[in-house]
Amino acid sequence: MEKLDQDFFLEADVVGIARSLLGKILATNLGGLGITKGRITETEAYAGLTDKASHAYGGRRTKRTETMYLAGGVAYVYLCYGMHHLFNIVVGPQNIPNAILIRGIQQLQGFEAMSIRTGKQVLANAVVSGPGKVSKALGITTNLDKTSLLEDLIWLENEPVYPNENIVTSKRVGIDYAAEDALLPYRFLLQTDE
DNA sequence: CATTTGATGTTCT
DNA sequence: GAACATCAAATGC
Repeated sequence: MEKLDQDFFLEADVVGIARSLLGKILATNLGGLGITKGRITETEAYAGLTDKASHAYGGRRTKRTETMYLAGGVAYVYLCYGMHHLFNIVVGPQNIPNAILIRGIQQLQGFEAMSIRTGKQVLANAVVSGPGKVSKALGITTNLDKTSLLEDLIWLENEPVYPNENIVTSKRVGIDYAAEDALLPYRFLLQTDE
């Protein structure tokens, strides 16, 4: 296997990276439950400075969003609605608060660990759709905020980029408050064969 | 079957 | 005090 290196995350083109992340492997080794892996099937780009849907819109800087200003290649994990840990990948150069939310994966490895974490039976190759469920299955919590993706707790493995015909672009969901920015085609999903 | 609602913490007004 | 990048369970047709 070949880990993605930091150069991949330093591009300024968030939307482009969100597109190329589809099909890559997200792996974690947490909580003593062994390695869990999933193929990324759904992403959303958040272009910090210009995007009303982003926590860091207009350069807003808080203790929470601080992570987004780091150079690309670290995890940004935050708590949503008080109970869901959402996993994002910080991209772009330092001080540019760009990030990509992982919304869905296809589970490839570590089904037992995922079953324990979610409290439910996990079927081989099942697709997990929903950012809250992704981090739950992989055991991601806010402890991992600011963790480098180049080490052995959590990392990404390179895979060939998918052909365009297998990729669907769409507007993002759950962010109606962002007005016109909610309509931007910043959401990418992999067409899995049904 | 579609729609509403409860859990719950961090941040911003 | 309100709002929020959510999910699952309960309620209403």
